[in-house]
Amino acid sequence: MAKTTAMKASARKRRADADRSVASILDAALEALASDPDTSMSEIARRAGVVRATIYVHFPTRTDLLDAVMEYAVGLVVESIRNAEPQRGEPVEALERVLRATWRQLGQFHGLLALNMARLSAEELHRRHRPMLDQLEPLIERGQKQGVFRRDLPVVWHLAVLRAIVHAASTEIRGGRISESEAEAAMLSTAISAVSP
Amino acid sequence: MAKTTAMKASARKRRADADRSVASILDAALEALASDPDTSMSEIARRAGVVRATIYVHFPTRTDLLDAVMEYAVGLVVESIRNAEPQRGEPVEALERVLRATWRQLGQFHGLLALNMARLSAEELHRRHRPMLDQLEPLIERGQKQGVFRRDLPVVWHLAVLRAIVHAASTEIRGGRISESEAEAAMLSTAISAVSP
DNA sequence: TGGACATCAGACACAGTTGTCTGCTTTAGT
DNA sequence: ACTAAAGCAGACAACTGTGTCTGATGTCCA
Repeated sequence: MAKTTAMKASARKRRADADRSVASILDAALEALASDPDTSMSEIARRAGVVRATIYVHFPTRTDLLDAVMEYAVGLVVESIRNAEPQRGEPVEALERVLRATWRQLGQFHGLLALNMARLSAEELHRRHRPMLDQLEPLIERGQKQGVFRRDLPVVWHLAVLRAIVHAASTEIRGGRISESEAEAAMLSTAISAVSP
Repeated sequence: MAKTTAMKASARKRRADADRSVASILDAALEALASDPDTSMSEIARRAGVVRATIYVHFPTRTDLLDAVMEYAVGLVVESIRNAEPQRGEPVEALERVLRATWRQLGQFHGLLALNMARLSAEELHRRHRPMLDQLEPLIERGQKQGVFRRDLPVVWHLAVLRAIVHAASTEIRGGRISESEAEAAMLSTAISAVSP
């Protein structure tokens, strides 16, 4: 799965150098767009060490590339969440563990978020963030069942708040208003009291 | 004060029809950019009922217009906060009152926020949001002195969290995941528990 | 009412970006 | 080793948006 571009049932498998190109392009695009959402195809090609036309071989239009980059970024975050094992242990501790493991990464994608906020509708944006939320939903529900997370607010709201608080932390850091360790402590502490009854 | 474009000490005052044009342009630009951050000068001119060249008479470049629109939007919010009298009464009640009075308005500027996140550095963005924060800071400090708001976290963090939670509420509404009244209740309740000790 | 200010209508140059295409060279798979 | 796939180099057309300028017309203000 996850062939990104095509998925023809037939044919021989894609050649290895093509895979490498696609990987370079996605990496370069992610890095570039994360800091400047308006990065051009030329600049992305330059960073990826390929010629511009090569990008178009794998991604027919700029939009296709942006979509693929977003899917890629979401995938990275999903993996981080998985590695933090949200299903293990006390809900409060598990939530702390997951947040601690992912908030910096989320912050790095700042430009990408701005880009997608600008080009996608709220529904569409949420739909594509779904894989990340799917990782967290069971944790929130588990916490609610055990009574350690508020039951008077919907799961979807809890998720939105957590996302917002994490985002706030990285914004404050980027603005140089608080240190990284201060931010982490504040973020965790606020997140917990936001979901606790 | 607030001449937006020029501030020459000399000269006669700007003509009345020019004032009207500037006002139309700012209104049109605000409305347009709030929903689509990439709106062109032509489209803004069309909406404002002026010709494109007229915009350039008052705003030399697109960037100048964007800056002016942002200042305008911030001014509107500042006024809303003022009208909600953050200095009056119990800090918790005052905070509720202010949030209730401003969160919808903040949500309307969604596209504008995306735009400014994309074009400005975190520092610059914060600097321009300053006037809004200045309205709220005394309230937070007052709450902390009275012990009804957490004292173990910096004021700047509380402000960031409140902003983030308000933003989350309007995002959830725009995505159609919760109703407006649900959102208001959830937002208030979460905001209070986030700042409370 | 006179003259400065402002808008309109339209054209213009210019820069940047996207997407396509060609011919040629390199690389990978069987 | 042969062949197909992939990449390179560079050029190209098309489009869009910005910013400028002109001359004519309309509007304010003193």
